[in-house]
Amino acid sequence: MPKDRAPTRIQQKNRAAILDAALEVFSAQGFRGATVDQIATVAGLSKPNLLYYFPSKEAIHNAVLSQLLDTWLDPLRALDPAGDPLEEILAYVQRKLEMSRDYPRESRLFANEIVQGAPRIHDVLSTDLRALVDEKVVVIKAWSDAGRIAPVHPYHLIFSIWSLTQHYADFEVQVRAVLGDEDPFAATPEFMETLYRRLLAPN
Amino acid sequence: MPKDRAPTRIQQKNRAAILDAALEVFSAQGFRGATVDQIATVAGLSKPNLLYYFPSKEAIHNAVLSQLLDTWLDPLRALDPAGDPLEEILAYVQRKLEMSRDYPRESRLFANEIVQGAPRIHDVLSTDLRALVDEKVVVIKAWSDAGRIAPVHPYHLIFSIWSLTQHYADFEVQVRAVLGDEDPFAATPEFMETLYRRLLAPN
DNA sequence: GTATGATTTGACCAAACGGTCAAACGCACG
DNA sequence: CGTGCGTTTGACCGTTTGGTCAAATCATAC
Repeated sequence: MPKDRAPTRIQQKNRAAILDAALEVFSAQGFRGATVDQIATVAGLSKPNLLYYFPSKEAIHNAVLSQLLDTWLDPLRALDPAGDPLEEILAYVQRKLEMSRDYPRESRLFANEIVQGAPRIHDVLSTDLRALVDEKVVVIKAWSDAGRIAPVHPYHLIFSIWSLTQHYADFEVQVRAVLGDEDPFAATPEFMETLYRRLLAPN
Repeated sequence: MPKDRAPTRIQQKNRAAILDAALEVFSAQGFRGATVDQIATVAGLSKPNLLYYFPSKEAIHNAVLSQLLDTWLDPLRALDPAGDPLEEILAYVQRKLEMSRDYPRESRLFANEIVQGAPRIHDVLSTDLRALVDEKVVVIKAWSDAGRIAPVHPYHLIFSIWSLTQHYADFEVQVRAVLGDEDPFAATPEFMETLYRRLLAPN
């Protein structure tokens, strides 16, 4: 490993290639299912060369995961307490749906990790994630109490958004197997909007 | 391996113990993450002894999976075209929710398999599962066309039921991390009923 | 151009893994 | 109570895997 000076161009390029390859392989095979050789091959490097940039398989996994965690929660962070309640929630749903469509590997990486008990990110879930959700739950509850959206359990509302949107990335093969040729994302945005409009419309 | 006579009591007991142990380990670690030794230990057997009952790790996995596939689709099969539309769908949702609560290992086993591309059950998905869904979609569309439930995309309705209910099993650690001490299944049935009543109520 | 540090690699290692096998053990039945 | 078949296991094998290392190669600054 080089000194901790400013990274060279080669370092930048190779580290980026490794992280992308790791995302590809880990999301498709899970942590234990992935091999360092696979990641190295996808990244266009030899195995010892890859291990020159990251000290271990677990270090690569950690790097991919922590790089992702931030951006993954951005759509929820953007929920604006000052905005129109229904439109804010609908916009959040659409943002999450776009992420499932445009970044399915990232979604599946998390899915793999969480289905298997989140051994490596459990801490982040019960601290950062929980704090963020708690914060937004207060906002939603205020909207609900004020009658600006229909009364609804705010935690389960958020869970429903996560599960509905990520389903199209995490269970993509199943969705495709059932839909056949039809594009899984063709009718989905409209379905989501209908669902949440009917669920949340005041009165 | 013994002859293909009627299985002895020892065979029955050990095969059942192996299948249960395999469900435990595969659902928590995935196929590649699980080891034959782990399964043997959980089943209370030695590794060679386990391999006396099943020829390979993959054979165990297949056995667990195919034993499960049938019962897993029972809730959808039970959707009765002659019943009251809204009540039928609500009952289906509750059945699926009960399965997530009572058989989370089974749910996570499928989740693991499908997230990783369903390499071992892809055929069943695009034949048996697809046929069953197609059949029920016709029923739902008829209800919808007759105005007995609100108009809704029937495929996405079914996907939504799958994802919402299985979320509480597959992503249990995340749900628990966010909810803290609160029982994940306490408010869930009511949330589901509210959601689908508002989505599907006619007019 | 050459010295210096960054980068790359072939060869290698120890542990873990799926699976085999012959021998030992145990249980039921005559 | 002994014989035969079902059952169990310790020892073992070949392969895969994560990781190491010394030597070779490359890039760059002087």
